[in-house]
Amino acid sequence: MVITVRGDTELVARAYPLFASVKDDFVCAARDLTTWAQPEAREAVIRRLSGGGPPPFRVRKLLSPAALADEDARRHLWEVVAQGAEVRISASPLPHETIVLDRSFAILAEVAPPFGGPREYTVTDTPSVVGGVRMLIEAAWKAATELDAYLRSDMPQLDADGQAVLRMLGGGHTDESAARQLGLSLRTYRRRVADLMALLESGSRFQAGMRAGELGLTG
Amino acid sequence: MVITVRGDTELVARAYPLFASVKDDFVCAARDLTTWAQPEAREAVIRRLSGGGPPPFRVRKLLSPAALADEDARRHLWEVVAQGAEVRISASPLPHETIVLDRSFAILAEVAPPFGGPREYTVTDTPSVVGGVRMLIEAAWKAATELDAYLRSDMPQLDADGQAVLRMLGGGHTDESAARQLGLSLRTYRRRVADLMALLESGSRFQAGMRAGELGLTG
DNA sequence: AAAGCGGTGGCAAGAAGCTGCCATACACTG
DNA sequence: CAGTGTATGGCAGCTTCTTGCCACCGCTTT
Repeated sequence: MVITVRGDTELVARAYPLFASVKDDFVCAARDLTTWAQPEAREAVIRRLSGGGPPPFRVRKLLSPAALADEDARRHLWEVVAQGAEVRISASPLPHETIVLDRSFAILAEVAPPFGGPREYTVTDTPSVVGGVRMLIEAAWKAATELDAYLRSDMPQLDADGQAVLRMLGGGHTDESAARQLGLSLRTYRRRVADLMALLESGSRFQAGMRAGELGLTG
Repeated sequence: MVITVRGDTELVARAYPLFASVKDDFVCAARDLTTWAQPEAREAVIRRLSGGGPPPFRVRKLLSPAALADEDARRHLWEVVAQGAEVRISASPLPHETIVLDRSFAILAEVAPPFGGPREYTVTDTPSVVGGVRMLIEAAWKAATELDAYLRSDMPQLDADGQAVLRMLGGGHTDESAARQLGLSLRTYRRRVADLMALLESGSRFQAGMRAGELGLTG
């Protein structure tokens, strides 16, 4: 069974019974929480969680760092967590929304259009698809960071410049070659390196590299 | 379009033209390389890679550590890499085989039965499915480890000296202070550092630090 | 004993990296 | 427009690192 629907309204109409039927596992991967702004669908899950006590099934949300962009989003996430859901942040952008219900159904969405036009969803119970998607979400989940750990770790997030510098440093280039490749003057490149080292609270390049490696900052 | 086939033979019959049509990206996630033992399908890709020169498109394989179990498998992997494919190892088990061709098609398999009976494959070009699966593979890919880094990570255990040097470097000391604390001459200390860098195949201290950090060598 | 070998340490020249100072450029503000 | 703040790039001098060369020591082999 594979069905394709356009727009959230139609999806809700089709998928509502599925949401209501979740027995032990609800997992979703998405860029942020702006989708599902229509409360109907989420309610089906939320309501079953808010009965107090431990949630009757496991709810997991895998999100990209973009989900933490504004204050509202963070507050919302904390509510979700307070209701018993697990939230992790993945380093990947996760532009497509993906949902797996138990081991029974998968819902895959197209990339959300910038101004919230209707998008296409595919709902399926094909075992190989559900299994494959579930497996991939598990893999991404395993590698992602718990929300509180993510927020607690003062993980220096690097802008594009910082990442480029990091890439050069990690590539073993001399400052001169790196600066040339980045189109910067030697002086400026070294300033960037110094900034990076300050960010990593390091007193030597080796130490900075070690920190970067430990933090998984591959650039 | 969503089709379901049973058994590798039928899959090959159906999917061969797809494999032959790959333009710029072939990515697959699987537990190991025992699947596709039937050479027909792989050949379609392999042959197009072995023409010498840079591969005409990107080939990526995301595998679980089980793929490195025996010597044959490792040798095979090195061949694949030599032919221009990228191979990464994920910490997750990846029981379902999953393949994405360009941004056009996705192939998802059921879990391989223990003794190689026929299994069910789903082939689709539905954009939301292909996009979603691709996104998830990208996420898992990003979090996985490069094959050579993974194999190198059984790093030759550093002896006490090496660990001490690493501790000094990681502590941000200058060579002079480090050598003094270790009771070594400056010359010898620097020799040790050079040895360590050679071991880490690094061309700069930063790079060495990064490798050390990635490999979790805290000294 | 003599020769060979691996590890050590001193020395020095050169490369690489670090940083203060200054001049310039551009955006923003009053 | 003048003033302020921020980012850039050149320059210079300093520190740190890198490496080759040589001498020495202790050990084993011949």
